Amino acid sequence: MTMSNTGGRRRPPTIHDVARVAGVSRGTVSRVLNGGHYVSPAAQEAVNAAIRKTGYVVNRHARSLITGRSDSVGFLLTEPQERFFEDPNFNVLLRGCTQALAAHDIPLLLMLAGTEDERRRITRYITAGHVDGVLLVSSHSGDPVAEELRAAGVPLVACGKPIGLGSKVSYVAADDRDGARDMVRHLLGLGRRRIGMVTGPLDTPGGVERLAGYKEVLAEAGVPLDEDLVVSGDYSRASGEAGAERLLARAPDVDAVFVASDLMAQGVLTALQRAGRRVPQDVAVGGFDDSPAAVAASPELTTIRQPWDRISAEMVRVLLAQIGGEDPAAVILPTELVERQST
Amino acid sequence: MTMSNTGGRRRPPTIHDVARVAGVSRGTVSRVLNGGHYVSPAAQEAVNAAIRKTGYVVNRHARSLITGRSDSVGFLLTEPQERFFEDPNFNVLLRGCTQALAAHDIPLLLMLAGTEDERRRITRYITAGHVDGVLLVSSHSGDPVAEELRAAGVPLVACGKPIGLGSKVSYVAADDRDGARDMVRHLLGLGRRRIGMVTGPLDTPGGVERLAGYKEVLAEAGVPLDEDLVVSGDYSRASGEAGAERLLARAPDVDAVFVASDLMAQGVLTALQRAGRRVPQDVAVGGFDDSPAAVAASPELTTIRQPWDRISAEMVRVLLAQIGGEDPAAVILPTELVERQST
DNA sequence: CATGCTTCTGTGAGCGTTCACAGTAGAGAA
DNA sequence: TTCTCTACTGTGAACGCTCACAGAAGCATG
Repeated sequence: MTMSNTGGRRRPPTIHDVARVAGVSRGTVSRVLNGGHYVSPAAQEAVNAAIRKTGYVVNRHARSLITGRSDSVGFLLTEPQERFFEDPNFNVLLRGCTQALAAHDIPLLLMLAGTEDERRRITRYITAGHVDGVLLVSSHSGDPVAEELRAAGVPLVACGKPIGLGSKVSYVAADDRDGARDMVRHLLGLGRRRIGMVTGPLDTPGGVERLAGYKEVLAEAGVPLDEDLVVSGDYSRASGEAGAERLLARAPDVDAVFVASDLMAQGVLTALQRAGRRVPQDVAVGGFDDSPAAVAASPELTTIRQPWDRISAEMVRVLLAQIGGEDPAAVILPTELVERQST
Repeated sequence: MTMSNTGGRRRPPTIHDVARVAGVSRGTVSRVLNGGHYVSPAAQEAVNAAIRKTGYVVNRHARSLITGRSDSVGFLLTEPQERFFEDPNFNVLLRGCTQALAAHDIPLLLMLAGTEDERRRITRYITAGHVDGVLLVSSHSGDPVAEELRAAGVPLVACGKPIGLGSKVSYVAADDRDGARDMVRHLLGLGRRRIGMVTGPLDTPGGVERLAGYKEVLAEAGVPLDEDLVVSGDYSRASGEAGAERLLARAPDVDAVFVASDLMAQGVLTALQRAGRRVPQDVAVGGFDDSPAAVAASPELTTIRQPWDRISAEMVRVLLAQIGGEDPAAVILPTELVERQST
């Protein structure tokens, strides 16, 4: 009995080897591997022992070839990538999805569709069946990749409500509108009445919903809406800074600002401090996201926490269900107000 | 001729279909697919036309089953994950690797080894041959996963010089020592003589090398080394802030600080400003990384740019070469001083 | 005209699995 | 006993591809 292990890799054990060692047939080993129905306890035991002894690991390629499944899913980012790579929430999402999938022993393939070429390649790859489903990050409207995948019948779960795709695509999103409501109520509760807002991009559902929540609560509180108090941004830090400057110019009596993202809120803080306003004494500032930027800011930001860990877990759950044949589903998760120093 | 496309996905075309349409044999189609040697121009053309017509995409599982290759690589993060998920450079690296691999039509599998369970699962997955090679991010010493993979003969390229593994593992790293030298020379060139340093963790080669470069240049300039001027951090923002406070307490006459990361440098700026020191007039601050944090800081940081785009490209190049049978290699890439407002 | 060489093409086998089917053994019912 | 049913097991075929090999055709050389 020689253990030749000099240099290169040894040929890994196959299901045949396991069957031989366990004294059963391939079929029985396969049955043990796939749930173990209709196998005697004795055989079950023998097979498991043989697997341990041989160090057998199933060859996924061979399995996929016959089952037609790949037992892997794609994580697809079609968003302008700079925005996301700058946003730490993206990392939380990516990590959450990876780990949730790992629990099911499903690898995650990272796919970035930047150029037109990449889009084509990735679309081909996916529709050819090389992944069983796709986790999609793409909030901007009319995404051609998403539409193609949906049309091809590929199981798909979007992060955030996608615009323009029918109700046939699943998504998981935080309750943006309710989060916005909570924040504005909080600012009202502090006695502020001249509450400004820096919105997100209004071609995204998140941007629209947060603005809607803001308006709703003002209306409900009987505070008249002043359009001068609303400026729009694009979630970037720079746009927050610029937005705050416009806001101060148009409505110098502003006493609170609800900002649709923490990154923008950082910019707002910078602009306010440069203009000599104290936060929170003169102007209270509320962010959105509870990103690391929120605690990095000074003063630390009061913000709305999006449950990113739950979002990723739900995305994976819904995707796997859909791969298993269930219908598309929409999941809305509650947000949470996190009070810090800026209000 | 019916195009039945009602509901579910159609069975995708196989190499047989292409062969039939092109009027050649499977073998010829396969040859066209794999480089096209020993095929007549006429056959070549016919096959390509048939591929376009049928929309054929190779079934990677079937191919892998016979070639033994998976044509995919893993991107493995074994580092304490918080540190990296907080660092935007990680995203640049991940994106760069993904894109460089995409150019070779190789998917990237994201693997996060946090818990002991995950480590075992991932090690099994990799050593079972489900990926052809691994891009490793793990700078901390004595990583058991890395050692296991190396021992199993899995092609491996580390980001940054790994500690404790022999010379048998490839790596790509920025020239930390030379970058540190550049920065300290720059500070000396500004006339500063009481130059402090906040180091990175000294169980990482990066941390060690940057400190070494600092000492070298001081020695070379005849400035005596004052141990009071050297404090250590862990690359986090908080540790930069704490480090600067210690530094100010021990050496109030400090007139410049070389900080081993931009994130820490942000903390240093905060601490200096709180202590009433003006940057750069009273104390010049130099960072390392040229991360987004560098331009986000105020004043904007002078820093050492690590060529992350080139690092990722080189990691992929070296890994593919190694998968192709070449020997492990070490690649050191030059850094670049980026002057901004903080010096 | 035979021989060898080069260039190209088709064919069978096999990669490691799963799946459908056939078959066996044992228990209980007629 | 004989039949039926259940619980389990083994076997061949197939998944779609690549590889090795055999052979054909064309052309130059002896």
